Amino acid sequence: MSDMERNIEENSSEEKEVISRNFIEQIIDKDLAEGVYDTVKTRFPPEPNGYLHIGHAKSILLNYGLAQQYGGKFNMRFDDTNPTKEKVEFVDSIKADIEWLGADWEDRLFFASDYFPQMYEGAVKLIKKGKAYVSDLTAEQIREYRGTLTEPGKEDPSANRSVEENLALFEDMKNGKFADGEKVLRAKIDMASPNINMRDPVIYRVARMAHHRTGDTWCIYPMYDFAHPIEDAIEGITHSICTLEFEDHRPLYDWVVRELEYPQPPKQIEFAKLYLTNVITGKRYIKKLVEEGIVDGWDDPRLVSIAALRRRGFTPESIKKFVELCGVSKANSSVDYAMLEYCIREDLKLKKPRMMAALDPIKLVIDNYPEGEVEYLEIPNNLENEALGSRQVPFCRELYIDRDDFMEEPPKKYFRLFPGNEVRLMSAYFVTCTGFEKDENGKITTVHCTYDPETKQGSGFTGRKVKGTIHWVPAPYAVKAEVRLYENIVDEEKGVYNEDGSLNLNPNSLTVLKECYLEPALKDAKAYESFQFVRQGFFNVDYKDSTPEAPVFNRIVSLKSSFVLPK
RNA sequence: UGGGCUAUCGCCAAGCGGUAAGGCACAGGACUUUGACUCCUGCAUUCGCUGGUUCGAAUCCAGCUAGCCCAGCCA
Repeated sequence: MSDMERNIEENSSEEKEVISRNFIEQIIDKDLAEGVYDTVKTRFPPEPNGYLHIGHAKSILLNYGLAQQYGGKFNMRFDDTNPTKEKVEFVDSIKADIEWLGADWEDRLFFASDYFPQMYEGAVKLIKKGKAYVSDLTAEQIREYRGTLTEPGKEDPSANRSVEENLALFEDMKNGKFADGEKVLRAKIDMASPNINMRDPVIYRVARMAHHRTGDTWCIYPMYDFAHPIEDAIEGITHSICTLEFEDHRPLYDWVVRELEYPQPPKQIEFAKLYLTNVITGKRYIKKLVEEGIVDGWDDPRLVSIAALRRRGFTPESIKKFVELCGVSKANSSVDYAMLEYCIREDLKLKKPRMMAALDPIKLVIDNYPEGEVEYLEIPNNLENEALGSRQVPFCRELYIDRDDFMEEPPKKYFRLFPGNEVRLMSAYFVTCTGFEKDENGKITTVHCTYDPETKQGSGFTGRKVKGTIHWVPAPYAVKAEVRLYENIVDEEKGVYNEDGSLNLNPNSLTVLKECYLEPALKDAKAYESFQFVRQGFFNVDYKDSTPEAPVFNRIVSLKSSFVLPK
């Protein structure tokens, strides 16, 4: 091998990314290679019975991503087969959330309820094949006849009705001749199956209730196990991706598409749900928190509904990145919340202006700076991204700094402001602490200092260095704002649940700072607009509570910090 | 105690018989007008356990163990 060849080989192997495909991609690759399917069609099929959360985002982005990646199609479909639980309110919020996430279903928005006629025909076909029968058993009897996990079930007394009788009875069901629960249609499979789902599952029930889309057209509704494979088959879905708890249903899914003789049956694939540490996703718990006023609705920034994440300031990009980082597998797992924080910092880092804000302000007076004088300093919005431009920030005698940045008696390695110490006021001047004032309670109110005019930013001053750089806000121009800091609503280390099963809430999940001072450029920030507050984190304008007169900012995530105040 | 599934670093996760990728977290160090960012460095002699097959096993076989799911006319 010549040197050149060796170089080429080294370069190419260097550049060759190690692409590891998840198990679903491997299945799809194989299906495509073997000609099982010649295209990829996926779907996201939520029931409109609640709000979407971060876990759903994984499924949405997985399905959408796969369709994109393989040049296929992604369908949006509401699995609205049970009118007792569904509301239009939820179809609207779900659509909005998915759009926000960026999963584009183009013109393919479907409703399972649109397929009710085909499903009815499917049921008739099953009856005609002798594969379904109308049962007289009550719900309780059906449960008894089903057997248990360890004992087989017993044959339904109605199992051997004639096709004609079943047909007539099923039509009667459809025509409203029976009360809710009086009759059901059952698939005739195997009452002794070790898989309970195969013990003559109910596939149609009577429910006299107006459906949010079909109204009173139907009084019988198909069950999930019967409806879902039909929905997938009608839409030409190739890979029907769902979560692990449906693994046991796959034989039934396959049974339905086989008995109904769909030419290119879809394939169900199950993956593990996404769980996140230190969050609450259970509907019952969130409902309770909302009712008790502990959280401010389903989009409280401490929650992880898509709406809450959006309100808090997470971006679709950060969630996409997060989901990709988590990966896809069949192992139940719980992803560290720190991973989500990493993703949002990563996304915002270069995109957002870096501003100054004193969240717990104390006054800093520069005694040798002329009273009444103001100079405007041009400060770049993001040193790592010039495209973000710069802004003018007034500098004057009285400023606000953060309480954390001054200590009367500093411990070792504290290199912020303390009597006698010199620090840099970010983008401005070096300043030396000369004294401080306390109120009657011993609380620091004002810090005094002198500045060195020679050290102005951009002056090229190299005479000496300082170890600390602190941020500041010009007092007369400061924008007063409320800032809300969040911590996880529960702490897994301390246990998510109490002994009585209630949530062990983190009492510090919300901190409201009423008197924060922001630099003037933040005055006109609009709802959802986000910024880095230098040294503190990323913040956005709360769309619900913020007003131009009384702005409210949410902390999206803090910056990492290796600084710990020694005790 | 029936059936289904899963087990690789603190947390995710590659690996598919040829001798343990990567990310997050963490710990050191360099740089620094954010104690941030960035950049280096470190971080599984071992893959739930025990045997077996093989020149060679996280990968194959057998037997255990642990966890999750299933007995809605919910999805």
